[in-house]
Amino acid sequence: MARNTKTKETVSTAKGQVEKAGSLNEGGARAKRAAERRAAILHAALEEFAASGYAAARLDDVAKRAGVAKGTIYLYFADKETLFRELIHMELTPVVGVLIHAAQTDVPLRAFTSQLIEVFVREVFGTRRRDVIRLIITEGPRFPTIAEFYYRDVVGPVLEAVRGLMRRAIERGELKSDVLVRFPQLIVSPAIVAIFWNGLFDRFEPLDLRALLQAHFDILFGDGRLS
Amino acid sequence: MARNTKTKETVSTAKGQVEKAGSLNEGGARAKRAAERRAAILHAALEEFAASGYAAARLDDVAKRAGVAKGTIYLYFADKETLFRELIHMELTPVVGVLIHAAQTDVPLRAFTSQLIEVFVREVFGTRRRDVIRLIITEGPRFPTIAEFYYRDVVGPVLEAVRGLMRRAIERGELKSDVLVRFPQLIVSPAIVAIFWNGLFDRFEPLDLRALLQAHFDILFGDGRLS
Amino acid sequence: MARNTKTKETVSTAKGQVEKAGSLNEGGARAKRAAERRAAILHAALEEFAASGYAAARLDDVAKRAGVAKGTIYLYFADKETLFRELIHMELTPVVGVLIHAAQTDVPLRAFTSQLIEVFVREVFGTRRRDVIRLIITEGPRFPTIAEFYYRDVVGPVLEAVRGLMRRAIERGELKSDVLVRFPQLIVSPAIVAIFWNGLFDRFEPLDLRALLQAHFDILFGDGRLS
Amino acid sequence: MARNTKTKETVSTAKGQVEKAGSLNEGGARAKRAAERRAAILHAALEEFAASGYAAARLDDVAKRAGVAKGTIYLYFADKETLFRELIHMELTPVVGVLIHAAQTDVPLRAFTSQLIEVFVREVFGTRRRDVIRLIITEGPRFPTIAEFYYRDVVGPVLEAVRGLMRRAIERGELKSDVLVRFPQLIVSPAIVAIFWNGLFDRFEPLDLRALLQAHFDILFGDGRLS
DNA sequence: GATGAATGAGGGTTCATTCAT
DNA sequence: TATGAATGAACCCTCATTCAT
Repeated sequence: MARNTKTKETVSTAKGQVEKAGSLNEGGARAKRAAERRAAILHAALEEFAASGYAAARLDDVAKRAGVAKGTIYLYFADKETLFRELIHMELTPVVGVLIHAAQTDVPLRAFTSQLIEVFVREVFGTRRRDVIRLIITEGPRFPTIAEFYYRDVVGPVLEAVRGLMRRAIERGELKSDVLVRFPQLIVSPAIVAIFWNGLFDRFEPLDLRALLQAHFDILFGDGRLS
Repeated sequence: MARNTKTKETVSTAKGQVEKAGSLNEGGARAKRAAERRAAILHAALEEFAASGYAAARLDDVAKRAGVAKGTIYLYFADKETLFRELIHMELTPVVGVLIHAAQTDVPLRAFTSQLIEVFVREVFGTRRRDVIRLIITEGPRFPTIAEFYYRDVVGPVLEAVRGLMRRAIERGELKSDVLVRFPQLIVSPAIVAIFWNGLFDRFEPLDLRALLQAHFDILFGDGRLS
Repeated sequence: MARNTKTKETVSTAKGQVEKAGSLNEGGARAKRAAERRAAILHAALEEFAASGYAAARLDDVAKRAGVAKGTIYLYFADKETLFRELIHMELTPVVGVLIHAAQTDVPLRAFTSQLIEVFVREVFGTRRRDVIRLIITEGPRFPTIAEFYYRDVVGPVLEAVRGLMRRAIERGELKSDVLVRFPQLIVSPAIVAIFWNGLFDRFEPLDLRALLQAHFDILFGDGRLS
Repeated sequence: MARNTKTKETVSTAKGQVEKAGSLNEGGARAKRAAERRAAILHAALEEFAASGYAAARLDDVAKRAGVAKGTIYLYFADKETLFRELIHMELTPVVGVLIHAAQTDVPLRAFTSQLIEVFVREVFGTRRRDVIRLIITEGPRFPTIAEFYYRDVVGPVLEAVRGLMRRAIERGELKSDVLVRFPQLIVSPAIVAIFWNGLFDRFEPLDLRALLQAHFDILFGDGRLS
């Protein structure tokens, strides 16, 4: 935060997406180029923020990595904080729909989970989304609007969808307890922990993510009991 | 990080704890006062680091909060990074022994867990230790030696002790599967998630920590099955 | 010195002198402006260093005197020490060639000296070079590379050239003794002393530099004997 | 100078030399101890100032080297600048009388010089006095009162004595020219240069001080001519 | 007197942000 | 629109000086 204590809360409308009416062709080309630059900056910013944290990341490095001049960043984003917030937005918005849609399935849980693991490993863990999640969790407390947006638009809806999933599983007789309706966090916590384990302890004790999640879902939805 | 890239790794011997032989009374009083100051600075530092993160925390604020002048910090700690590292050390070292000792119990798991929950809620969640854990997880990737220390001296030994606990539970016939020996992370992940939930989403959806953990242990060690 | 103990020894390539290919006019204008700024900073730095000494000179004052912001200095020089070293380099490099070339003359010594006096008075004593020399001598012991550079690239070559001059004078029969070949320092020491006298005692007892040097060379090369 | 811009000009009366009337014996012991401490501090200060220059020298190091606490320095000297000024005083005052007395000799110059060389080498060059002279010359411009004291009480009288020496040599017929009466600086400049050469270039090209001075006096007072 | 912990002004350096080109 | 030089507010750290013990 340092000198950004004022917390500008409005998310600036993505400048590069507003197409000024120009000559048709050139306008299109410009808009395209602008969108590419925007994307390049966001991409670079994610890597820098993920590597150094929000406060220690330098816009100089973001610019360098994005292949633009430092000033150019300010053509697309009002300031460092806005860049950060838009970054989170951009990365998460498309995912939410998919997640919720996925949670509306009526497939038996045990068939569903193996697919879920695969999707998580491929679409989250192996991608920039893992960094986004880490950033939200680590920087969230200093960015109230991010936490709020994240809860309202992501965590809340997803948990609700998961609760629906659990409820339907109960109705189908697949689950006997409503504990996962009350604490859907229990379903995802190993995934969260795995995300952090990775950057901290993997070099000391690697974690087999797929096996971990499989074991976890076996415990939750498996037919054998632990005890 | 900024100018702290060089990573000075030695943990300075706690100045305030070394009592130079002086006149008995005065020497003791001085040493006591020094220890108090040291503690006040560490305390203040924890709060500032927890609130702002390492990079954004200002030693000026630490000093103000500790009720000392800025320069005084440097009488006790070589620099910002050393202050941070000693903070982590100091808070964790005494806990580890307790945890490992606790894990050597031979009490039935279900009797043990309720006690475990209580200890965690009171001795970790309700204390500065929660902030320390959060700091390690959020800043650890930028402080390799902290991550290393934390793994070698805390996480590793504790997980090992937990594995032992699980093995003995299996031998006693309390557990049928060795999955928790292979993935002891599964036992603690809800607690980790709860720590982060607290700072991020509690104002939107409060989490009943005790109930969450109880539900979690019920799933792991309870006699009823979820499915 | 304080925190500059590490002695970064590389002399950064003069930023303002590297012209990136740009549009011809603008590129030239930019480069010119940069070179001017660089020069202004070096100029201001020399005055501040000369007035206060390296350690006590404040970059704040250098910036103010140069008419730039404090941060601007760091666009042109890596740090205070580098600024200092480049200052020395810049001022001396062009002079050496001239000196050595001058020493290769075959003019009779007595005709040469009057010219030498004039050049020294005008080109050294009356200019910033006097301050540079003073700085090298006063700060040199704390900046080993400056002393080394100064010896290798300035003092050594110049003394060698002077020795050559003396040798040729001996061959021509102008000098009978080789004492000035063995101790060329004797030729320049009054000039050195005059440089320091100036800043210290001139207000109490002004020194007529020209007359001093003339008297000195009369003693060395004159046909009358003192005793 | 840094924060010592105010230039306190009064030389504090040496505190340790003022004997407070106490019990006779103890008072004497105390006074002696005090004088020793004062001397130790001055000694240490000279070494630190000589090594780092006035501005960069740290009183902490002076105290450490003197074997006293930092605060103790302030019992004997008002502040850093006073310490520095008293240092210069103390070292020079005793020398001046000797020099002037020596210059009142009526011995033939050539017999005198060999003795002079010996004294300079032993009593100045090989001692802390060399550092004092270097300090005066390098720091003098920033300490007007030091330069003034040095001129009034040392340089001026000594030069005057030297002039007298030269005049008498002329009267005795040993010297034909009055050039050394007009420019007595010419007599000492090689010694000054040798002092600086030592710290700067000795590792590249050692200078045989005795031989240098002998050659110098041979030129000035020898019976052979250079040309 | 002597100590050395404590102070806090100040300096070097960084970096988000601006603006002339 | 894009650039990157320039700005200057902060921040970490140092060190002369003070003061309670």
